[in-house]
Amino acid sequence: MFSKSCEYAIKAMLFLAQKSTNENRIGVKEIARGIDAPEHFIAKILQDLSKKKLMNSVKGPNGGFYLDSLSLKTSIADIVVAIDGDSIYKNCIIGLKLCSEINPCPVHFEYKEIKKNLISLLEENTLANFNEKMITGKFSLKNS
Amino acid sequence: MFSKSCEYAIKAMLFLAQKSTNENRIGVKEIARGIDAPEHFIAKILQDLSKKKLMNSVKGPNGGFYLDSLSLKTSIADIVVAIDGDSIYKNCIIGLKLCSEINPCPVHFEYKEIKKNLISLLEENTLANFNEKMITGKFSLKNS
DNA sequence: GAAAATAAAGATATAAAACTCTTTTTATTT
DNA sequence: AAATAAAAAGAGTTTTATATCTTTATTTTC
Repeated sequence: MFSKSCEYAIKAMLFLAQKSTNENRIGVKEIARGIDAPEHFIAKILQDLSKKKLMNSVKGPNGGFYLDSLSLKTSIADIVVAIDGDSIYKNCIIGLKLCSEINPCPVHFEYKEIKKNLISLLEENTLANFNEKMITGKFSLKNS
Repeated sequence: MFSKSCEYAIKAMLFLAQKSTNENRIGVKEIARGIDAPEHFIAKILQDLSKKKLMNSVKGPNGGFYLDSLSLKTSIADIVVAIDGDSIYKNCIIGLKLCSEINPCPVHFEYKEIKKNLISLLEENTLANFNEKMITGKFSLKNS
């Protein structure tokens, strides 16, 4: 569904949503360990997310990455669009370039409904929502 | 959503569903032109689909690829699984390795419903269905 | 102001996916 | 049986995604 980079980005954002504050920044190493991602690779993604203002960073001792309270309103959709672009909003399910409302493929309208639900899942689930939901169930960002 | 190979495979199957019969086989060149796919690349995919019995082929003069009437019952899901595997059935939407019914991620059950609909779309739409639906609307397998 | 810690940036490496070219095999037609 | 047409197979190239390594810039602490 999403690229590896995008999955790492989502995990990193969720990780920070749980652990970071303005006073408690988290370094690349700890994030990488926390979500089972390759350190130098996730570093690039963090840079990118940071440049795009989805998270904040400070250099130097006691520096690292963190989310401010505003960033908790970031949705999964925001992260996906930042990393993978908006193809999930736009593309035909079977990849037909000319598929559209006017020239719909045979499953266009059936898929439209599913896509609508998928997009609301992504848009309505913010990091804050995740934090709430996380209190009940325990789930892990790691691979094992 | 799907790999490029998989999209080409779906298009090729749809193309054959419309045009081929046991008596009228279609060569790689014509398929490639018909769906705007690179000739040698689609040739490999056709070989693969043929080996996996999703389509038939005959060599030599007047040979080519075709679908028998049984193959018209092939669903989009069948093609997707043949080329991309069953990750769409199995994977967590945000890529969590440990996400499961027992340790669900916060959107697990919400996504489960969507995935169910997506899978029935793929499973219930066979090539025969497409042929039916195609009579009404016109849509194109080409890119322009 | 020096040292240390950390992100940012740049450059390189590896792997996977997408695509191309060449040769071989098989079937058909004449 | 020869010629030919077509798929099958094998090998190669290019591009994109993923991952790693090295250097530089910034900030903090002492």
